Amino acid sequence: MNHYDHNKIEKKWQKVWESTDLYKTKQGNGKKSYVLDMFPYPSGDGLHVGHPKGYIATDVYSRLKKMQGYNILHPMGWDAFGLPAENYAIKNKIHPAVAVKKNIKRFKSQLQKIGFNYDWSREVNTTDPGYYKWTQWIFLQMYKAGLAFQSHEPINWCPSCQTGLANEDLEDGKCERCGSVVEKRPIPQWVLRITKYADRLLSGLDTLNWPEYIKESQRNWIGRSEGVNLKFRVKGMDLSLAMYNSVPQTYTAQTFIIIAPEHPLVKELVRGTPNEKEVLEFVEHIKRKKAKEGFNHVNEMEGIFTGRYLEYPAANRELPIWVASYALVDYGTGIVSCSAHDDRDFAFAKKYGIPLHPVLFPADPARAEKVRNLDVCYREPNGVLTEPAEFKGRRWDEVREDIIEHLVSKGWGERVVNYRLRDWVFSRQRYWGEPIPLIHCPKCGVVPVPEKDLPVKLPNVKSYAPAGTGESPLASIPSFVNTKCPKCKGPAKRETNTMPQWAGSCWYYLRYTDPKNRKRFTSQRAEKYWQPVDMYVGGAEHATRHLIYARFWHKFLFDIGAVSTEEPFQRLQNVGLILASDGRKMSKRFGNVVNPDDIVKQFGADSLRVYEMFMGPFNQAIAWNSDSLVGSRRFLERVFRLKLKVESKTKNSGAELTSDNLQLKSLLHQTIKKVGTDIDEFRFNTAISALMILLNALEKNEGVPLETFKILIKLVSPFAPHLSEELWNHLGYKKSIHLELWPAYDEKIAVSAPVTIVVQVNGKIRGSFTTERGGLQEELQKRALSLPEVKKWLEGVSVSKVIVVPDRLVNIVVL
RNA sequence: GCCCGGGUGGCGGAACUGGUAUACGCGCAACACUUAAAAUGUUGUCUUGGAAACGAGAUGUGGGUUCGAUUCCCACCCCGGGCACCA
Repeated sequence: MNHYDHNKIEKKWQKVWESTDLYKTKQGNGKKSYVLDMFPYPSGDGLHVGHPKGYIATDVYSRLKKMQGYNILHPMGWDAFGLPAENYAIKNKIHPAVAVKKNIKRFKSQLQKIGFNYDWSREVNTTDPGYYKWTQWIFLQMYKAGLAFQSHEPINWCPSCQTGLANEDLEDGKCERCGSVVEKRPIPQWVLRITKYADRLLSGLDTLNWPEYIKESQRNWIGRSEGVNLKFRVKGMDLSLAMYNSVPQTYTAQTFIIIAPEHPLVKELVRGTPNEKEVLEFVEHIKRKKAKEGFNHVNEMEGIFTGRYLEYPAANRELPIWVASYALVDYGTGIVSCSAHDDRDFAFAKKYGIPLHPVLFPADPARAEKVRNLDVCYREPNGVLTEPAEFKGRRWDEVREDIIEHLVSKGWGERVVNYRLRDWVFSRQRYWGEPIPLIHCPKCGVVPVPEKDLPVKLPNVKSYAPAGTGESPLASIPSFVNTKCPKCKGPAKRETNTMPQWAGSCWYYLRYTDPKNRKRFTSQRAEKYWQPVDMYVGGAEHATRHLIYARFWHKFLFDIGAVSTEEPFQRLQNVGLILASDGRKMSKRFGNVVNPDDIVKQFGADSLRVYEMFMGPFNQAIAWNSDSLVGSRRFLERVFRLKLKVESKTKNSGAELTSDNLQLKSLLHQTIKKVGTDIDEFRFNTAISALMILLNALEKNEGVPLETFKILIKLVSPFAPHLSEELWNHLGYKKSIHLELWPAYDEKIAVSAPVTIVVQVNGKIRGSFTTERGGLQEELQKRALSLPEVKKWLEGVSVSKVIVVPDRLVNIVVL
C-alpha cells in the first residue's frame, strides 16, 4: 500500500486501540504524569476546530510522557450543569438532561475521530447523581466548617437570566453570559467564605509553575492591600469610627471623612440632627443612581455633609464627616479618611470647597508650589514629607513602616489587611444545577442533609424555566420542597437554590483518580498517587474564576484531610484561541465555523493534529488557515513515502547511519533532543519544524537506514499517532509504537557536526569557514585572518583587536 | 490610570545565556515530469544598487551601552490581556 489513505488508516487503528485497551490508565508504583484538559461544556453546536487544540497538546504531551516511562492519567469528562446548558434547553424546548446527553454523544464522537489517548473508562459527568453526590458532600463539609453561610446583603442580580451572580460572573458590570446590566437585589444567598483563604490563595501562587500573567491576574483579583485602620471618636457622640487607609504616610494631611451612603452608621450619625432628612434623602438618591446603568461613581461624584465631625488629635483638627457616592460600603470599613494626596478625595474636596492640607511635595520647587497652591493632586514615591515633625524631610516611600509603627504606638490605628476579593455568592435561582443539600426546619433552623441521604437529586420536571420571583423553579415543586427535618423529624422545607456552574469543575480532577467509587470521596491510594495534576491545559479566560475556585476548594479539602496536596494544578499551560480565517471568533452567528469532522475526513486526523500544533506558539491566538493546512498534510505524506527509501538489514548490513553520514547522524541526535524538550515546554511548532528539517535531510540522503527511520516515526508518533502506528506495523511490529520507549540521544553525537565560523570585520560579515567543534582560539583567528575574502578588507588598515567566540565567530576590529 | 505580554518578509512564524536575522511552513515565480492538468520534484523568493562578482540598508520609532543588539538600558508610538470608586 503506497498511497497514504488516511481514512482507512485512522479508522483501522482507532478500532485496534479501543479493542486492545491501549490507553487504559495503569496505576503502578512507578513515576506518574497526570495530564489534564479543562473539560468542556458540551454545547449544542458541537466542536469547532478551535476546541481540540488544547486536547491535541495534552495528547502529544502525554504520549511523550508515556514513551518516557511514566504512568499517565489522561482523562476526559463533561462540565454539563449551568446556565448555558439550561438556556439552550429552554430555547430549543428540550429538557436539559436530554439535551446534555445528546450533546455529549456528539462531542464524544467528534473527539474520538481525532485519535486521542483518553482513558474513556474514567469519563465523568458533573450532572450524574453519582458525581454530584460528592459535590454536595463537599458543600456540606464547608457548611460544617462555617465556610458556607447565608447572607442577606444585596447581591448582583441578572434580570435576564433571573438569578443572582458572583462578582466573578460580571464583566464590566454586566452579566458575563448574556450582557444584561446587573442590578443589586436583596435576596438571601448562600455564600462561600473564599476570603478566608485569600492569603493562602495568594502565597500558594509562588509555588506554581504557571504562566506569570495568570498568576498576576489572580494576584490582581485577590487584591491584597496592607494598611491601617485609623480609629477616632465622633465629636459629641459615644461613637468611634474606623477608617481604612493604605497610605498612612499622609495621616497629618487628612482633612475630612467620607462614609458610604449604604453604610448602616449613616442613620445613627444624623439621627436627631437638622441634616437628618436631607442626608437620608441623599442616600436614597444615590442608591437609585447606583441601580441604574452606567453610573460612574467617580466622574459623577456627589456628597453631602452630615453635620458631624470626627475628633482627630493626630493632626489637631476636627474632620467634617461627609456621605460620598464614591465610598464603597463593602471595602475596608466603608469609611475613609481623605486627604489632598488622593485624586478622588482631591476632586471631591474641590467640588464641595472642603479645605485641604498637603504634606507631601516634589523636589522641584515649581511643582511643589503647584501642590502647595492646590493646583494639582500629588503622590509620587520620591515625594518628601513636611509633616509630621518626626518625619519631616523624609521620602514618602521609605517612611511608611515607621509611620505605621508611630500610629500604632500612639493608639491611633492598628494594622489591617484588606482584599478586593469578595466572598463567593454560591446560590443560583435556576433549575439546572446541583441542589444545595440543606433543609430549613421551623424548629431547628438550617439543618444539613445527612450524608447517607446524598445525593439530593434534582427532580425531573416538565417546567424548568426560571420563575422570575427571585426563587428557584424548584420552589414550586411541592414534592421536592416538602420534607422532614433530619433532626426533629418534623415537617420542613428543602433549600431550593442550586449551585453555580463552577461547582462541579472545582473538584472533577479528583474524581478522575477514582471515578467509580460510590462509597468514598476518593480512594486515598489513587488520590495520593495521582495528585497533583502535573500538567493542566485550558483557556486563559478561566484565570480568575475556575482556577481560583478550584484552588479554594482544594485548599479546603486539604485542610480537612481529604486530599494530600496544598495545590491542585502544579503546571499550567494556556491554549491560545483559534480564530476563524476572517480573524473573528469562530461562531455559528458569524457563519465562520470550521468543523473538525470535515477536516478529519478530507485531510485526516493526523494532519489536523500536526497543523494545529504547527500553526504558531501554542498559547497565542491565531487564525485558522485552510491553505496552510496542506503543508502539514504534505509533511505526513512525505514521511509515509519515506518508507520506500528505507534500507532493510538484509539489503544493507549497516541499518544505522555510518560515520560517512556524520552530519546526518548529528542532526538525528539533535532532533531527538529538540523534539523531546520542545514538547515538554509546549513549543510544538518548533518541534515539528525540527522534524521537517530532519525529513528534508533524510530525503536528500541516498537511502534511509532502518534504525533511523524507526527513530523518525517514533518522534512523529505523538503528533501523528495513526500514521506512525501504520508505518510501525508495516515494519513488522505487532506491539503498538505508542508503547515503545522514546529514543535516546547522545549529546556527543549531537554536537559532533562541523561548525561554521563566521568571520566579521568591524561587525560586518566578510567570510566564513567550517571546522571541527572546539577549535582553539589562536587557530580560528589565524584561519580567519588568512581568508582571501577577509584579507581585502584588512588592506591599508591596522587590526586593533580580534574577538573570537569559540564555535561561532571571529570579529576583527580595525581602525 | 496601574500591572502583565507583544510589534520580525506577501502570510503563519524561527533565532540558545548579546554572536551568520528571516529556520520551518504557506503563498508566489520559473523549470522538470505529462498530450494536458492535478499531484510530485528541482530552483528561486526581505528591500535596494549591479549583467555578475560584490556592495548598502532593514527586526514599531528615536537615542544609548557594546567589537557586535531582534535580544540589554532610556524615551516614545501601536496592538492584545488583566485590574480599575479598592482609599
